[in-house]
Amino acid sequence: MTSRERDDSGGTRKYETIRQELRSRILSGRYQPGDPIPERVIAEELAVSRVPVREALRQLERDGLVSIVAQRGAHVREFSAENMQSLYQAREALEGMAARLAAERVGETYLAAFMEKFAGLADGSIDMDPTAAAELGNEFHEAIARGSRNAAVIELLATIHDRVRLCRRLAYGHASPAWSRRAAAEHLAIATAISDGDADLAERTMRDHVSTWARFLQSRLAGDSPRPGPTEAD
Amino acid sequence: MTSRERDDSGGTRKYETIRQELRSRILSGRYQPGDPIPERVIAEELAVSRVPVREALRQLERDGLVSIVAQRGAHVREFSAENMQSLYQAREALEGMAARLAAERVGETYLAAFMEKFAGLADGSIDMDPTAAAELGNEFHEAIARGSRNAAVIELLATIHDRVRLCRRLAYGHASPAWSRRAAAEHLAIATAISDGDADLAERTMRDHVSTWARFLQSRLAGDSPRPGPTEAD
DNA sequence: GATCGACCACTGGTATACCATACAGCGATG
DNA sequence: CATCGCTGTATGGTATACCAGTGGTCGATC
Repeated sequence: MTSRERDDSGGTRKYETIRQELRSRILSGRYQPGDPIPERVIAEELAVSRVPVREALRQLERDGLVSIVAQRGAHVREFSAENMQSLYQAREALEGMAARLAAERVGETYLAAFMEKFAGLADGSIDMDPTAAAELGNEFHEAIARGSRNAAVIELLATIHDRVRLCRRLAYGHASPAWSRRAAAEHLAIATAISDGDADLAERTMRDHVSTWARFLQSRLAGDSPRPGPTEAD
Repeated sequence: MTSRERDDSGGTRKYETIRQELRSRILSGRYQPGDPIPERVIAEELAVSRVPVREALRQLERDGLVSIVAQRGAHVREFSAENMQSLYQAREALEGMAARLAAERVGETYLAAFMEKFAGLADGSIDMDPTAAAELGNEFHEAIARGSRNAAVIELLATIHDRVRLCRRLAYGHASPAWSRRAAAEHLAIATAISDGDADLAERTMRDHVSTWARFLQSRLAGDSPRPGPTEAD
């Protein structure tokens, strides 16, 4: 778990619920990149004071979803093509390490459920709408991060994954079935390497996967053709 | 424009100066891991209100130097041996990527000053006290991060480097001349690979460097002999 | 004497009010 | 008519006061 999600079952900690709410609005697209997020407006809307709103905005800034500038206000973060490339390179390094560590540490069964589904998606024996497939991919990557058993990697990847979701929605909307299929195939290869305990292969496959899709993202931003390339689900 | 603040970072923004102050106290060892950092005490001590202190503590929590728990207070973060290993693995991935990108992107001259000094330190023709040598190493790693021209990598490594400094001080104090020498040799090898534009070699050398020293750190924590191993300056 | 419970002092969390700065709009001025 | 500057209004930044848990301590009780 990251440092921001402590248990605390009670009603305190409003800023945490506010953070969840704002995060949801940003990732869902209700707030578009560049949109201002004034503390007072949110505070009034959620019937709280500015303080927890401010707290939440700082957290979101830390997660890279919000940009706060001096006396000019908080805005939904904007991502340039260069920003996205940078983000994906950092992600490639961290997810590659996560895959390596997962291959070294976890048992061969913990990805079994994923492998079964990915195999079915790849060969077409399972049908799944793109949104669900994308969500499955997200969960897969998060499972690998957790499987690394490395708190630092988990925490850093958590802050990256939200940004990735946002970038993905910016570059294109949802994925076509063809992309989902390719994504599933690549995910299956990664899961197989991890389950086999082949750390080198796991890292290499994961890095290829991430960088391939980064190139795809760039091509989409440049307006290239949308033929089946990498996956949308990573 | 001499002392005129160009953007917003000058006159206002007390929490920024407070953050610097607290960070300095933590990294210098004045505040030991586990020590409480009550908002009110700091506020009174620095003659400000709790609000900017709170803001600063949040930033430090984000940087991994402070741990804030529910209603129990903020404390200087403690690092277990496992935490340190995790941190260094994440660092290995990110610094490896930074070295790769730097090799691909920057000209061959930007590390020339470092290479000259490291060469002298490695062969003994230059003498430097361990503290200065360690600082040089820090600057070297930061220079590589900047040389990656990758905002995400730079940002993530910035939050890691502070933690690394803290861990280093926890595992041992300063470095012996012998360690500094080995550090310089490894740094020289990294700089050479980057300057040669050999991205693969740069990444590999950097990862070896980081992981070697991570193992050394672990051995020190376990109480092993302090014979010249990796560097202290990374 | 050991144990359990109530109390109290401590912490961070929240609410409200006020301050300083940045920018837009508009009017005076050349 | 263009330009400069003032002012109004927006923002985040800060200060103060109060609320709500938490943990330790001390006393009553068995």
